[in-house]
Amino acid sequence: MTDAARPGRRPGTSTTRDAIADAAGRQFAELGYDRTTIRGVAREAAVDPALVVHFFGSKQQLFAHVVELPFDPAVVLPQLLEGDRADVGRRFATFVVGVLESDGREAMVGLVRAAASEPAAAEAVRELVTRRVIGTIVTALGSDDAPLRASLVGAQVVGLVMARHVVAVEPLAATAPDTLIDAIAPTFQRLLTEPLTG
Amino acid sequence: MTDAARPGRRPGTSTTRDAIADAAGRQFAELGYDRTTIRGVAREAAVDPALVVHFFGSKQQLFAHVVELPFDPAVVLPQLLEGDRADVGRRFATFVVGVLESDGREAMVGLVRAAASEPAAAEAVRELVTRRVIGTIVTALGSDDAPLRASLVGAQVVGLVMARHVVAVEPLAATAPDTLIDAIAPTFQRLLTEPLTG
DNA sequence: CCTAGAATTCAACGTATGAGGAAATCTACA
DNA sequence: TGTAGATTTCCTCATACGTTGAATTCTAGG
Repeated sequence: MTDAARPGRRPGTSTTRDAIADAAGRQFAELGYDRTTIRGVAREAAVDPALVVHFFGSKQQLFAHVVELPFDPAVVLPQLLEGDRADVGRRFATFVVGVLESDGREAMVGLVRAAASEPAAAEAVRELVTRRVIGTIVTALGSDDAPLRASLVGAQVVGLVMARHVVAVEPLAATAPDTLIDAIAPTFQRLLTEPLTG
Repeated sequence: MTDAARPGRRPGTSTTRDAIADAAGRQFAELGYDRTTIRGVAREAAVDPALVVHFFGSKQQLFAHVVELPFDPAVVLPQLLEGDRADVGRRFATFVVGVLESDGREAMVGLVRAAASEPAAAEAVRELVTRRVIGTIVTALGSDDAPLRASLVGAQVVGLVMARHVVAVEPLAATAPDTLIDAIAPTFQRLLTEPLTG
């Protein structure tokens, strides 16, 4: 019984702040905004709840600090969009499905879940998507209707995340990645390169 | 001060049960599952919280009892799918956007919001979508890959709801219905009638 | 008219939450 | 070495929640 928690700073360099952020990231992703509690995050980080508040101020600020895309849009999107325009839809689809089949799924699901449950979280997500994702696509596309194209692409991705990983509607949830890529690539291709009206 | 609430049954025929269901519908739609409280529903229905429990048993049962699509899939979907196959994408898009521009928006947003926030709600929604929507489309389509087609259509619709009405990402949220219809009709057309791979 | 049961309220319980203040222990720099 | 500031805990407050049990008033059927 030497592990009784005692007040006061612990010996050594503190990595606690990061531990809290990590735990918060996992929990927001898994549980959404409402069901994630400061106390739960503190428990997972093996820390007193007051410390979470001490570092991040409030639950909302914690969320805002922890919301992140599992990739850097500024790096990834230009790479996807440059190159042969005839293949851009497939490249895009492959990337999206790839993220959802990897460690990135958690973060994506978390974003969507949180955006759906808490107004403040929705605003954080809107800001994130608008500035970093849509903005980047618009720059690369350059056309007049690029913002609409970009947001329709975003809607498609969000729909996938919801249907496949949040609601888990069958058979979509059980569809093989390659089949999925085949099925959605043309949509991205059209949204990114072909005329929108007609 | 004659309106003090007194215990005991009120005179006349009781419509309270419906009032509670209505209030619950509105609140689940507006707030999602977690942020909707039995107490809040009771307040809106001008009723004691215990009465909500008396009628519906628990919050989860209340939700399950109140979840509904703002249209009857068994009536609407066959109508949309029969007729000229060359136009089915546009008919579908027009219908979906129409629902989202009308009173049906509330219910759709509620379904999506709730599905994102509560596991039990997600299951209710999955059940609803699988059996009543996807099932109907599959019957009308008849092909082998109809289930996948139907769930991709569902994903597209959910993505629209999320992006346009829950997160409200611009410019999608501000796009005119007609422009939107033009933009998404080809996606539905392809998902419903054209080859999925290739 | 009587009574079984439905509708309705009140009060309460146990639990959880986000947050603040005060105290304790440590690090880091002068 | 001393001390300002950072890190950490404990205790507490005010709220809110879902749910239960008992009491009260009404309706409906015999």
